Amino acid sequence: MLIYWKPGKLMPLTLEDVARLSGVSRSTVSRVINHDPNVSETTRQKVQEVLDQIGFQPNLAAKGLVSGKTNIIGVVIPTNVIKIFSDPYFPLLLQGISASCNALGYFVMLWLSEPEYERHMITQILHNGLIEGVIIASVPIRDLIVNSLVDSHIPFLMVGRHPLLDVSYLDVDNVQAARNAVMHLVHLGYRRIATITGDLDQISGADRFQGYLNALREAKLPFSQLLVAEGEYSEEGGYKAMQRLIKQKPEAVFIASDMMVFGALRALREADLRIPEDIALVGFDDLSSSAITNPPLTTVRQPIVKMGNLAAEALIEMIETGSTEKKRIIVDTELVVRQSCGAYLSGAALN
Amino acid sequence: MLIYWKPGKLMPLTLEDVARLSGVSRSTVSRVINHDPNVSETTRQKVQEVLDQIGFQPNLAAKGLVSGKTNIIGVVIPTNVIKIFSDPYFPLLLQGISASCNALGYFVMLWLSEPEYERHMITQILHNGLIEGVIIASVPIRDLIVNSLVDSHIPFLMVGRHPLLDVSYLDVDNVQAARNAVMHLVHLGYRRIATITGDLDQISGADRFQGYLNALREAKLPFSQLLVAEGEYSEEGGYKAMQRLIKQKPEAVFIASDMMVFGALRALREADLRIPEDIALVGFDDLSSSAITNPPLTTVRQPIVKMGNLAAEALIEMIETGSTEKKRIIVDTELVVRQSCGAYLSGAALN
DNA sequence: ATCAGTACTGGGAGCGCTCCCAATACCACC
DNA sequence: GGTGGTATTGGGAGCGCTCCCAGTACTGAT
Repeated sequence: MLIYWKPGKLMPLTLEDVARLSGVSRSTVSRVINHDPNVSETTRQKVQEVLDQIGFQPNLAAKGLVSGKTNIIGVVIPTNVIKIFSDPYFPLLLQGISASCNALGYFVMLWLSEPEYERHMITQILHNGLIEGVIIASVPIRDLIVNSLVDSHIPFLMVGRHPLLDVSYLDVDNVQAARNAVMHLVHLGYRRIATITGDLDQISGADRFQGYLNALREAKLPFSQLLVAEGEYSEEGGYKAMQRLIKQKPEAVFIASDMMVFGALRALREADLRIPEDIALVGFDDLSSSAITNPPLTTVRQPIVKMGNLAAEALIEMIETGSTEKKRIIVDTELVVRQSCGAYLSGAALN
Repeated sequence: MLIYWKPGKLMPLTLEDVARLSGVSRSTVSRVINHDPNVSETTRQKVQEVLDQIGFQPNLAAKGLVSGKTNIIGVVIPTNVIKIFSDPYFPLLLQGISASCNALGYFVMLWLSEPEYERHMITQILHNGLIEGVIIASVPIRDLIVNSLVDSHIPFLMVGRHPLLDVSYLDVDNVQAARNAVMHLVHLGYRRIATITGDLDQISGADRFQGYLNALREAKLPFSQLLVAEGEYSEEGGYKAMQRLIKQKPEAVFIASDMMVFGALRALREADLRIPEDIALVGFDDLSSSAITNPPLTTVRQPIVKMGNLAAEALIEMIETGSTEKKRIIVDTELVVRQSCGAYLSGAALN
């Protein structure tokens, strides 16, 4: 891997060195590394042996400079969601992206962007010549970063659809999933159903709220603004939203993220209300802790790690095929029924 | 930033283009960009104007190739901790690292390494010519990745000390912090003090356990293996460990991470034990949720985001000064006393 | 033996930048 | 006007790689 060129000075090997060691030319070594079929089997083996023995790793900067292939993708999580970065959603998504990138030989460059650096950052990402594509998650609906991305002509994929622009994205059907969750409450007999929404500037927040509205309409239940509280996707937001909702005495609440449910549970515990007897809850995400709260949460499961995998794979495919066709990937969700919705209350306690 | 070179074909600008636009040479533009003082003020302004106007961004691959400066650091979180990546510790650390890198003009390349790719990954990190330095967090004590890092002569910094090798690191004084936490319990009058340890293959886990032992010795309390349960730093581990400990009827438990405390709380709730009346608890980390559990947690506060900041800043300083001197950065912790330790029980209820 | 065709190999050019050295401009002073 | 010094500028070389084109070696058919 490394040779001592001058005493004390460590020099990385180059293609030329490998060529010398294996008695062929720089070009042939390059061909072997890049699996060019135009190499005789004997030569290939000879070179491969040297390659393996010294653990040769080509210089990515040089490769990137000449060919544009750097195998680096950017992952951007913008400004305003940083504060809720402790929601396990982001680490899980990252984990999925990272795993697929490892498997496909790509590198991940991470930007947790902050307001003051955002403009500068975008420029750096798009034009430093290293990034081949970008995954961007949880963008606020009106964030201009998406427009920059579109203008740049760099392949990119949003995790979460964009309501206005024609871009590639991966998403769950939040409207339908939320509608199903609320209809589940309806079928259990609840009539006065409230909701704690996520950040309505996020398309996922808006979509889940729309799903709630759709279900009410479908069930011919009246809508009341008093039964809606914004929770901003944070534990604290969920806590405060539930405190407000308690006064309205809802029978059930659809909460747009499990993180907010944790906050809501805290508010309910403080108010000495029982779940699901006094108030039934349905969440969204199915985080690993959601199965072990008291009571266990009925919630919409999103396969977050899997979504990370798919996002990375889709982006890499876009990069490698050079396709400019816009991808729309919709991942299935599943309503996981546990105790918090009251489905397992003894007898037909409701209605 | 971009010009249309041929209809339909988007070409990034180069130094030469900027030179032409501002009527100077490539070299002079380079000097302006890199703040070389050997440029007349008039020329500097003229060039800077063009630079700003087109938002020029130099090609990092070219720069990296010739100068070795890429302003990219690697952040590695190895294999076995991935499964507990949902512990907010990692996102917070990442956030701190990312923020400082943004501020100092560095990029973060992220590796959440998995066993099957680990060897390959190390090679890539160390020898692709892009990474100028590495921050590595939560390495198991015996992980060979550290040895590879040492051999590579690339600047790197561990978050968490290494017990054997002479490397740069940033850490809290886990031994002392744990000792103080346990002594706090001792001073409150508890005698039968148990512990739930973290992963003992992590130096932090081992150190916190050592701190527990030190406190027992100092307080002349007997040590019993029955009062020790390994919790592996996960919620689930904390839950199971506490189930085991309950049978030993400890008066108080020192738990080596708040995440494990959450699991322990669940076990205690199921066993209908009151905190702190039946069992007092002290945790470690002070995650944001730790203040809002029921009861609020007494815990050792680590400034995790700050640690990320410091780690990035220290590594970047190592890179830029070329210093090979080993850094040892110890960050202060603080015992945050809330309800779970029983410090606020009415009267001198204990002892 | 000659030739075309195929399989493989070698080396020049050049990606966009920094580094270095040489060239030029400018200035003060004799 | 000439001289030497300093401030500023320009351009060649070359980082390590890929791409392309021009060899070279070998094959089988004429």
